Amino acid sequence: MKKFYLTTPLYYPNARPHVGNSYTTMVCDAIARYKRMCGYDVAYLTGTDEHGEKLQRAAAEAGMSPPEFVASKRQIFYTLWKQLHISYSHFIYTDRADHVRSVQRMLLRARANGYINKRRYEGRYCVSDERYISDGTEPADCDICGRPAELISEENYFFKLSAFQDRLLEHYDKHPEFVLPDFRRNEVVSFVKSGLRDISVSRRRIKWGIPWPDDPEQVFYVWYDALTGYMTGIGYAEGENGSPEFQKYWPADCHMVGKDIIRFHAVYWPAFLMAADLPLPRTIFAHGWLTIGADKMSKSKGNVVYCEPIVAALGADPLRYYLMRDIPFGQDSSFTYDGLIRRYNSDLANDLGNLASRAITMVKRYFDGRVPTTSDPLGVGSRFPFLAIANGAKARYQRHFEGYELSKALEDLWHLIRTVNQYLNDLQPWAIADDPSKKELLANVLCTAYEALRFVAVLAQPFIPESSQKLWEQLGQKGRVEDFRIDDLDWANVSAGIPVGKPEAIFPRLDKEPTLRKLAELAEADRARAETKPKEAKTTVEAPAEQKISIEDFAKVEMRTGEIRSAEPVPGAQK
RNA sequence: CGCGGGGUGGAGCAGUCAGGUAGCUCGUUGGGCUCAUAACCCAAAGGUCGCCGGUUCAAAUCCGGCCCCCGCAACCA
Repeated sequence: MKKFYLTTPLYYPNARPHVGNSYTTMVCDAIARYKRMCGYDVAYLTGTDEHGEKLQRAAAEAGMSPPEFVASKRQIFYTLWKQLHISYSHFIYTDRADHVRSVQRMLLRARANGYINKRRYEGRYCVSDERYISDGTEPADCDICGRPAELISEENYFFKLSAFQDRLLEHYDKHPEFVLPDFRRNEVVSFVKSGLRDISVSRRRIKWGIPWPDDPEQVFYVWYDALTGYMTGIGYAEGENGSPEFQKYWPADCHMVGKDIIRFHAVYWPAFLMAADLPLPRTIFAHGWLTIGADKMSKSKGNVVYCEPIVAALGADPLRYYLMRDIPFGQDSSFTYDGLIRRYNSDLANDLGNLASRAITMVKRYFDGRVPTTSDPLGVGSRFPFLAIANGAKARYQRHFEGYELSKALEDLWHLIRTVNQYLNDLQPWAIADDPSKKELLANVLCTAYEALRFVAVLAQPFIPESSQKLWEQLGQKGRVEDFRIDDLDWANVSAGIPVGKPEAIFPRLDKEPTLRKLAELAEADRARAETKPKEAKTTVEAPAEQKISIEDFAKVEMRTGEIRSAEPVPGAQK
């Protein structure tokens, strides 16, 4: 069986995951579900990156040991992924004994190959912002707080990244799919062409990390540690060369990442792997950011959007659908509650939900609730040749999915849905039903609509798994739609005689204003809950300007919901 | 001249590689239908395709120049 190994980044659990992080995970989930539907043996890994100074400090402030602290933070991810119906198969957290073996093994191989050496590192470091400012000894000011950076001088282990420049360029050239989208590959190539410097892969001043094999004074640089998690998670630490599972799944077919961490994945990671004589992943896909208006979502701007309130108000599927349909995959795109509701109503409620409702209702009414037998299973005999229409939609959907063009795959699917709505309006089965002599035509029309919905339920499953299952059941189909293979999806009257379920609204239409208000209230409650927890003491001097901005932006986000307070009717409809 | 992406009806996008009626979704207006979640279907209005110039019978699409926005430029989701 063909395998497919897909990963999300390992998230840093210091901050709570927001829609941006979750977006990556949801996208991967759709891909993983799609690949399973195509018959692949899929490993889907996500996890948390639990080392580093920030976590060490946060743990101290919380009065916990680092392991206790990260374990508690980890729970938030388990809970959220469950809420979002994320079907990951593996979860790696880097504070795990086998991960230590894994990282050390990787390093020892690179060292045996001569790519690791020890030397003195000197550079400027800003203690309050915890960042390296420059690699030289020349005095430099921190570009964030503006204060002079301290001179740091310590012995570190360095990785000879410079030795891989040519091999990397050759790899990008030979494997154009290694970095996607293509414009990201250009960025990566030009970066590598500009020259690579060796990088320090150990830290002496940090304690919370993976110990260097034979130097207890040092811990691993967090990225070396975190990236290796992609292998630990499937068993690299076991045996001589990893577990049988590792043998099966490695190398990864796709590392899905945000555009900000592309360099670590497309430059450092392949170099680390080459140094250890390990095969390289097939594709690094860097998607864009979810923005709030034109702004980047960030804690300091106070415009961070979390998933939980949205899931509480609408369910996970509408959020999944909105993000994957509205964002041209790969690019930055603005997140708005307005857009979420618009997509929900027009695509999910009106197009899909209503179609299911009208079609199933007619089967119930005109054929005693059982899918009729048809004399025209291929849908010919009208200006709607459905055999071709449905297979065409399926083919385009697959082509787009394979190219990671998720929004386009959904467009293909919705094109099919709209065509069925047109078809029903055109053939008017409710009118045909009045003429007993046209029973056969009526059966043909409703079978066609039914069959199209069966296609839709299967093809929509990777995106909206919970709702697809509901539709599947309303259609009277047995089992779990996610177990249905796309290769078995052939246009035919295979459902004749089966009883359909009760046509209940899968996506009840939303009233915009009350829904916005409800989302705002839930978000507010969510924030309040988060803020009652002990706040992290900031060591930096809070720039007053930054404070102002954050308040204004808060207002911007909340404003739209504030001015609707006058609306009275509350939609009983909330799923 | 550091590298790269982009400027298309009210909004968000496709079309540019292989020039030839400017397409899609939402929104707006009018009509149809009544099976359906005040949903569905049809039609219309609305664009100097950033600006200037060139090539061509013909340019959003090719060439040159200019303006504006954005990403990357070594450790930041």
